Amino acid sequence: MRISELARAGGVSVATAKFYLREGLLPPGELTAANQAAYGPEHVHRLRLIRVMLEVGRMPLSSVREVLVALDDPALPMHDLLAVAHRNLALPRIGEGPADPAAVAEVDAVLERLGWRVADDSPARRDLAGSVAALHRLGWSVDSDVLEPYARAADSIAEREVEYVGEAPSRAESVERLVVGTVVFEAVLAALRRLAEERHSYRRLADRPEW
Amino acid sequence: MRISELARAGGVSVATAKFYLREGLLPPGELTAANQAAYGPEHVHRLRLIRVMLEVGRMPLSSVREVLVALDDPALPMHDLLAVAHRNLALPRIGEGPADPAAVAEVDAVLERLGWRVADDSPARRDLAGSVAALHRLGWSVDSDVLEPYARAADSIAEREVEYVGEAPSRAESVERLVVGTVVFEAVLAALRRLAEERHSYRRLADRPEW
DNA sequence: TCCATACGGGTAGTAGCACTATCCACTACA
DNA sequence: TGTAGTGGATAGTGCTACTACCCGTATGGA
Repeated sequence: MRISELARAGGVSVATAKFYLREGLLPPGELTAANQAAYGPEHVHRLRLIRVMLEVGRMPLSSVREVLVALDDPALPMHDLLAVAHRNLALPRIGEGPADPAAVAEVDAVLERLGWRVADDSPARRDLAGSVAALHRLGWSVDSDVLEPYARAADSIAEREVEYVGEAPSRAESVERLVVGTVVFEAVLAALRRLAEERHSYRRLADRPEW
Repeated sequence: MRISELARAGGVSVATAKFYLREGLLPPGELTAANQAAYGPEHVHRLRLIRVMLEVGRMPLSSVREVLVALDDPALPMHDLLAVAHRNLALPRIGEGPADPAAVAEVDAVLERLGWRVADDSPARRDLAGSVAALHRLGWSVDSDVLEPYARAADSIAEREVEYVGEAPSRAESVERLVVGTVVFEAVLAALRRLAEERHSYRRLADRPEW
């Protein structure tokens, strides 16, 4: 397979495939002549993985790179690798103001009440506090009663997912399951939530046509 | 309140506040002199709303503008307004390839099985099909059994949310509840899901230390 | 009254990101 | 034998969300 076929299979232009090769996101093909290289199915898969992280996950290229570099480093212990992956999958925060202590305390309280053990410096914890802080600034009160339904929904999903990652037969497959699972099922969940909102809006409209 | 105070309250630079004024995202303040204007608490609230859509929701400025323009148009019927809001809150898709018919059929089947009535051209539906298509390309099989737990979780959350939006006392408040609810609780849910993944990873690690 | 600072309004410039275009000598294939 | 495609390199592009600077004017403390 040459570069044009690789590009077509991955849904990108040849120029873009070259760009990824240059950046080291795609490993070089096997040279068959001074200016001819052969690419295999593993290149196609890698390319699609990159596109999923970029398009579905909306991850910056720099995060994609970090995940792939960790994945390609055979010396990295499994659990460090998963940590790198999970950290880079976090939404890149834009505004990094000083944390709102009330929001942080609120999040701590909820996690305490749920009995969830998570690291103090987890990016997701910071993100959650950031969202709660934004709600506070808009005058919304957010307490455990509001957050718990979300937490319960998230928990039932996450349990299934961690199970699935844990069952992977190989290191590479574990990481892929983690990355793909986190990134695309986040998008899946978001889309389903919007569809569900739409459906309940219709139901409501049917009940109260004047609204 | 003058512009520097407004900017501080909204967590942006004076230059940025001016930029939003120029763009019409913030209504002009009341002129008290040729080059002096007064801003009120409603300006602060509007500014924070803009920042939430941009930072938490990662919406493009153009979508933020569309939502705010619709909100400011008193002639727009309520349910059109909500439609504008919901449409613009959808994640802007990057790669817009030709839809994968198998993925579309899969999504149709799941929605059918769930009995959800949603518009055929709903952006969320398209997004979901796009995610499923990406999974297919990576060799993942996605069927109803996989999607249903996510759908169930999404449904229980959405019901609550639609109820809350419907109870809003005013038009402006309805839209704000919809926008903020959709945008920031999406982030909340994503963060909680990641925290839950972390917690279940820990639990698993405790059970199987060799992993 | 003086004057540093801030103001509003406008135009022009910038940083970062993810590509994209063009060039080159060379190769594969019809 | 010609024409389209190839690997490799360098330079440029388009977009977004700001940011910098300038101007003439107003404010508020010494």
